[in-house]
Amino acid sequence: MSTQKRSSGALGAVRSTRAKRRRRAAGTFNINDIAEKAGVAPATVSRALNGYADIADATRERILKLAEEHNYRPSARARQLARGRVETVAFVLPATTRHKADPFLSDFLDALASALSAHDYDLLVATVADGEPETEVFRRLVAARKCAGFVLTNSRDDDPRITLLQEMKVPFVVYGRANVADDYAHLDMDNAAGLAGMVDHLAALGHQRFAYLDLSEQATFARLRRQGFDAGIARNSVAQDQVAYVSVPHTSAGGQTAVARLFDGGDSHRPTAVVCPADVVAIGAIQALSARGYQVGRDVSVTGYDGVPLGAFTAPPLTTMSQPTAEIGHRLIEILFKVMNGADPASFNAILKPTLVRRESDGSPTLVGAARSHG
Amino acid sequence: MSTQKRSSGALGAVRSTRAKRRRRAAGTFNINDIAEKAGVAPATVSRALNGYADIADATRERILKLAEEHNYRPSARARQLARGRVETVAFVLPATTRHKADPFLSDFLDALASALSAHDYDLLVATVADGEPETEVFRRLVAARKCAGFVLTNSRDDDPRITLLQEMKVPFVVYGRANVADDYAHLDMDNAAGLAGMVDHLAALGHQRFAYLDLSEQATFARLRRQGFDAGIARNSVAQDQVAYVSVPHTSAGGQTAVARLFDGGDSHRPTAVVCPADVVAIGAIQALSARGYQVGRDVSVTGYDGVPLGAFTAPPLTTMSQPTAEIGHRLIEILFKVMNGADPASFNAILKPTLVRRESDGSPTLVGAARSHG
DNA sequence: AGGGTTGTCGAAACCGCTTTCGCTCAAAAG
DNA sequence: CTTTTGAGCGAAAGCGGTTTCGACAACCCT
Repeated sequence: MSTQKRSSGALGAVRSTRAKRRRRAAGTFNINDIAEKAGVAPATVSRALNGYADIADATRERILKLAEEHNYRPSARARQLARGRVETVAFVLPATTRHKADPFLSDFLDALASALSAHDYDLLVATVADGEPETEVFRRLVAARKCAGFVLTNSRDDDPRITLLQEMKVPFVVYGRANVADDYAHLDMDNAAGLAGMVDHLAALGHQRFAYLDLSEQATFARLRRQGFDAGIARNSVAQDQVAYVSVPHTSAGGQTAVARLFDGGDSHRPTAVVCPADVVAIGAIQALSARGYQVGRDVSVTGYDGVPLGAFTAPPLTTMSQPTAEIGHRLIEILFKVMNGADPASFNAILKPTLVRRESDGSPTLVGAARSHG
Repeated sequence: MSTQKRSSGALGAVRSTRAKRRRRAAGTFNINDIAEKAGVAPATVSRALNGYADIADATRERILKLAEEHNYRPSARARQLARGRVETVAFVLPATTRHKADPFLSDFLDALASALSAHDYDLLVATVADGEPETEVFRRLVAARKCAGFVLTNSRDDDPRITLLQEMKVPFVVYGRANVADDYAHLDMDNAAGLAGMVDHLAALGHQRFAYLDLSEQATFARLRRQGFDAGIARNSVAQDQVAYVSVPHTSAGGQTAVARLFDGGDSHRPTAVVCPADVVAIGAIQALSARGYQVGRDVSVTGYDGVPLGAFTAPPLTTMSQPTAEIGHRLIEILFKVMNGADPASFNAILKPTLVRRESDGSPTLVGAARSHG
């Protein structure tokens, strides 16, 4: 790390009047080339390309045509340096969901990138290196001025990323909420309302005995979904001793083991409705119930949350709450731009309602299910 | 688009000896600030930070300490501009798989980003705007010098992206292959071997009547998987009239409709093994078969390809071929760097073997299945 | 015709960094 | 005690743009 570079240094005086040009990117044109071809100064090219008014129409056309012909565009790096701006927004893949195969990521990133490109901004995707503290990535990106703002997802309680970014005074927008003071820009789905609505739906079908597969995860949405479930239980006057809680990891395996715990014991208090705060969990639950001979949707109802694409193709297809991924991405970027332009972050706190997608994994708790558990 | 910016211009002479400094980013330090604090020239700071040898150890330490204290890092934009390099690699979300919820994307991008950051490079993610030709995105990114290279996936036959990038002489690496001349750097899974291997496996279990759900898609992998299947059929001496082909879209719905076509007709030639070239398709097939009362894995075997996480939680869990997503991402980046450093792209053409993940959706074609179709 | 506008454009400074070249001075050599 | 040497550092010229300031010519008006 110490001996390298720099040629001997002793020579040099030899060919002192050497060709002064240093490296110049080979194939590509720069603003001077275009200026020369157009017979104007570089400044004029710049103004023409940037839509300034004080350029003769003829000149502008000539320059535009030339640029078009040579497929010339100003170097983003040089331009941003000169303007003192950074037209990039970063998204750091959340460390918490690593190797978790997020099925929404592709739509989400697509939405972010396309919303950004409408503003001529770019999307930078970064990760947290193994063993590195997550906040370090943000520090690095900010210090090297690689981005002008961030989009955060998977917010958790007391999220250190939020406090760090606030402290560094870097604009950001959060998908979701954390329990820290509500003074940052965010957009969230109404997780609580979603789950409460699901309980309403099931209660309306006649369910009285519920199980809730609580996510053993620090994420804020996990807490809110649980709260929503509880609220639904309360407002539908379901007796507290008729609801069982099982804590599970955010995986299909979690759904499977929860079912084992709930259904492999005595018959007495089996739930008729298994409410899952995530589709992946619900899919595991369905699988485990089917394996035990239950007909999901008739014997037992299972509901999910998220609206993953595969939920439509489980057996039976999963009833769930879906969220408009692409729209969320677009709205996040709109908010971020307002914040980057000086708007007060605290003024952005929209909450979107998820929508119930009813498929076939739920039904009235009659027939076999009821018979079985009452008997 | 024409009247804007530029103040009147007439004034100005008024305060001609004005403060010359223009905007300077507020909170952040630049190399001059550090140089000043260290009592050296900016050039020295630069050299110290970049590990040149001709800096006194004491000086270097002092500068490094100062940089650390102020969390200073050279501006990536300025540095790259000065060096005439672009330390960014771009990944354009494939337009063909839009809104397709690619479950591998998160792992894949994570791998790309982390492999890149080991080289101090960044990952830029872009999309194709609606109605815009896909190649235009590449043109834009290259012209604005936003990246030094590309990673491509979902290659298709006669892929226009490949010819364009070759023509523009921009480094890139492809995951997959296209049928154009083999003179570009790529890495692929051995799709053909994978499917042939799957047929071997099924034949060894005793299957004699197959159905293949051929992907109605231009992607090269679709063609190769089909070829592999055919090769497997041939080398296991399965009679050609014992295999049925159904063309399906790359979705679960495709698997469902294919099953309808295969199993809702007369009993005569129902397959005992339904070979799917993609897990999502297989999941649809399993669902449709279960709905018809077949017990998948016993009455009918269904196999997938890809190794999507949810395949482990279908009922029954799906037998499939899996590919090491993260490893692929890392290797692609290593290849890309070699190409960017001048290596001959044509010399990179590794083919990785997928591995069979046997779960429970396959079995010997005995019992009910055999009875049923023979009866 | 002369003075004030306007419309166009060029010169030059600057963004924040890298790198070449050459200077300086202390240590080594003669 | 000079001369050579080389280690250490600074000045300055870029990289490829943007933007301010002002110049200049053509036009307008009185």
